[in-house]
Order: sequence, then C-alpha cells, then structure tokens
Amino acid sequence: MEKEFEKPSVTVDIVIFTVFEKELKVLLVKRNIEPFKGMWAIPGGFVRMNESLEDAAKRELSEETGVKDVYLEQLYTFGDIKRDPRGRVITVSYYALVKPEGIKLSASTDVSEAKWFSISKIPKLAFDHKKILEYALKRLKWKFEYSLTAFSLLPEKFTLGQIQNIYEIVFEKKFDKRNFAKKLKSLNILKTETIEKNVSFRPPQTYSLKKDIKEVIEIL
Amino acid sequence: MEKEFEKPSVTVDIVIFTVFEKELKVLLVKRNIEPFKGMWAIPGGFVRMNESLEDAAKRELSEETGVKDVYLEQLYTFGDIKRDPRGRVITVSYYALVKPEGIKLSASTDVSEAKWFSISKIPKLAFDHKKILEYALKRLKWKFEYSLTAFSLLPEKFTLGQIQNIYEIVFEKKFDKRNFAKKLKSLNILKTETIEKNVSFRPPQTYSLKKDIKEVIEIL
DNA sequence: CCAAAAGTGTTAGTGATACACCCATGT
DNA sequence: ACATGGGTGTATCACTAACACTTTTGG
Repeated sequence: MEKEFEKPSVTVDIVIFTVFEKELKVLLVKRNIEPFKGMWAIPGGFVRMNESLEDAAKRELSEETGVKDVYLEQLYTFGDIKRDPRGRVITVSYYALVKPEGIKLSASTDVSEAKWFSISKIPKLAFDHKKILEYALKRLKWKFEYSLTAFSLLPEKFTLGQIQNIYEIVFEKKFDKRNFAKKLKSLNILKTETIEKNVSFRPPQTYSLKKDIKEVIEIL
Repeated sequence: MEKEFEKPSVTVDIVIFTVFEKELKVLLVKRNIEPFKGMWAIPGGFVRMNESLEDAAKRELSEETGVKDVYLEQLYTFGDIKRDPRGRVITVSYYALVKPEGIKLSASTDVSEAKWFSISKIPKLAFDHKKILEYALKRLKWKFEYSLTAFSLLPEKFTLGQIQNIYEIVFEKKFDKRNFAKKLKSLNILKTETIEKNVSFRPPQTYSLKKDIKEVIEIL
C-alpha cells in the first residue's frame, strides 16, 4: 500500500453456546484488565495478521474451551465508533455450538475466569456485548427453525427425546412428541442405530444423522 | 491501547442491486489503479476512523449513485489473508437495493467508470468479488422469500403487476397472477390508492404499503 | 373490434396441529 | 406393582398450487 492511513483494530468475539442442566448456556469471561475490568464479557481477541477471521475465531474457541468439534458461524460485524473506549475497534462476531461433553474451561491472560451462564441469568456485560449476545440468540433460534444445526449440540448417536429437549430448551416451549417425531422422520435424515440399554426405564431407539446430512451441517 | 500491533486494513464493499429492463442489475466499477487495474469490481473503499461501518457503506453508495433512499444490509465479512495482494485487507460487505429512478452514476478517483451489469452477464471480477456477489445474490433471494424487502425496489405507489415482476425477475420464474395477488392481499399490508390512467390498456389498481409496514422494511 | 394487461374463485393436495393410550425397563 | 420416559395414529385445519375466462382501456 502506498500510503499508510490510520487503521482500526479488528477483533473477533465468539458467543459460545451449549446446553446442559436443561438450560441454554453461554460462556462468559471475567475481564482481568481495563476497560471494564472485573466485568463479564463475551470471549474474543485481536485478529492476527497471519490468520483468517475464521481461524482467529477457532483459535479463541479452542483457547477458551479446549474443544475443536464445533459448529461455528459468522454473525455480524459491529463497527460503531465508540463501542470500545480504548479507540476504534471493529469486532467480527461469531457464534459457536459446542457439545457439553469434554469441555475444559481455561482462563487466559486477559481473563481471570471463564464460566457458563444460563441464558436467563446473564449479568451486565462489557462493551456492546449485550447487543451481540441478543443478536446471536436471535440467529440461533432462526437457524434452528430452518436447519439441522441443532444436532451439533448432540453426540454422534442420540435419541428423539434428546433432540426434542434441545428444541424445547432453545425455544422455551414444549412440542408434541408425536408430531416432533413424525416431522423428523419425514425429513429422511435419520439412520437408526442399535439400541443400547444403559440407564433405566425403557431404552430409547438411538439414531445418527445420515452421512451426507452431516456434511450439510458442517457447511451450513 | 498499550501496545501497537500491526493492524489489518478494513474496507466496505457494497453490492448495489436494482431492477430495470426486466433484469436484475448490479453496479460494477472499472478499477483505475493496481491491483486488478482495468478489471471490474464491486464498489467499495476504506473505512474512515470517524465513521461507523454503515456510515462508510452509505457514503460509498451515495458517492457511486447519488441515491440516498435505499435499503442497506450488512452481508458478511471476508477476511482471508490473501484476498488482497497489497496486504491484509478485511472487507465488510453490504448489499443495497436502489430504485431505478433518479440514479446518477459517477466515477470516483480509484475508478474510471461505473456501469450496471445484468446479473446474467457478469464479467470476471477483481479480488474475491465473485464470491461476494454470489453471497449477496443468495441473501437477496432468501430475503425476498420471507420479507417485504422487495418493495424497496419500487416507488411509493405501485401495482401488483410491478411487484410480481420484481419477484419473477429475481427468482427467474413465473408466478401465478391470482395466487400472487391473493397472498399479498392476505398479508394485510397494502393500502389501495386512487387509480391513475396514465399509459394505456386497462389502468391497474395502485397500492402503497401501510405506514407501519414501511417502518418494518426500514429496520429489516 | 382488436390488442394488451388487469382482475377474479374454486378445487385438490400437502403439511401443521391437536390429542391419549399402551410399552419396555429398573427398582 | 409402580414409576419413568418411549413409542405410536387419526382427524381437522390452514396454506399452497393449479387452472381459464371476463373486463377495461386505447388505438
């Protein structure tokens, strides 16, 4: 570039969702440094020169949760002039869906603590992170309606009850069991697996997604 | 900020759509400078420190077309490391829908010419602009399906024929006149205006969007 | 009276919703 | 036997899609 203009900084922020304890959870970090020191925030960080936006998001995600097998989607880019008191910072937001198993939360340098919050009990957030979270939640619901993204919150093999629970938690309402099963089956995306009797009660039929469908979700 | 890291540059690119001559058109500019000198590209430019992303997009839009009354929506942020041979440039893409009346195309410093291209006759584009355009087109169609955004391509008062034409052009297929009218009317968004007999043949009923609906489209 | 676009209703099919009972298992 | 979640079918309603003729105007 011939001339050097003053440039904004660019960060990625990642709204990380999971579901456990019958609740939709978001990962927040407690800020260790100013501004907003001591306040909760959506995890994120500066984009390095040698990584794409998505790579930056994946790096942050892996640093925070240790998890790699996730659904990750770009949300929106927030660029108001005064959204960061330190100066001009543009943030490219992402949201991620991680399976609740095998997550290891780890704090990084800028952050003293990382914790899952129920979506119904979100504390006051730093920067414009409230707006970002609301946007993420809207997109999440929207996406669940017309895609199979929800399945990325479940293990390889799952039951109809599990996937219905996910939907009921995210949409905060009950669905009719029969209609739900009917619809899923009519989509022709399920492969029946062998039943395993592990816990108790009547053992449910387990399913997995057909191979080609799994690929669709990766791209989605 | 305590430390100064090397920062990427940030641009906005705007895919500007309109409809005339029974075709969906995109505005492209011919590049006056390297890289990709002489090639067609999506209009855009660097984000200034004192303007938000949306302001930057509006400024570019107004510089290119002289038009202010537009629908503008952020699309996606492209940040691959090598998308610009000059160095690290992250671009926040937008798309805009402008009414075909009263557009004044004007070339700027970096650009020798601005021209409308039919969506079916797009030349080879600079940078990753082909990808951006494809993304914009996908979003446009998607948006037309479940929102009233299409109306922002029409003047205040319009006929059912006009709006149906827009849909037929964008989706590249014919719709049944009766079903189309029925659906629109059932949405309860139309205000009937007085018929003006201007051209010839049987004069069509003109409509406008109800006031509260217009506001919805602004936000959409 | 001809050309051109506007206007208008009915039918069949498809997908969504509402609803209640029996089943398989572990304790 | 009972407690717990799993599994299944039918009837109604709403929405979508297919389809053709008459009307209004200008020339």
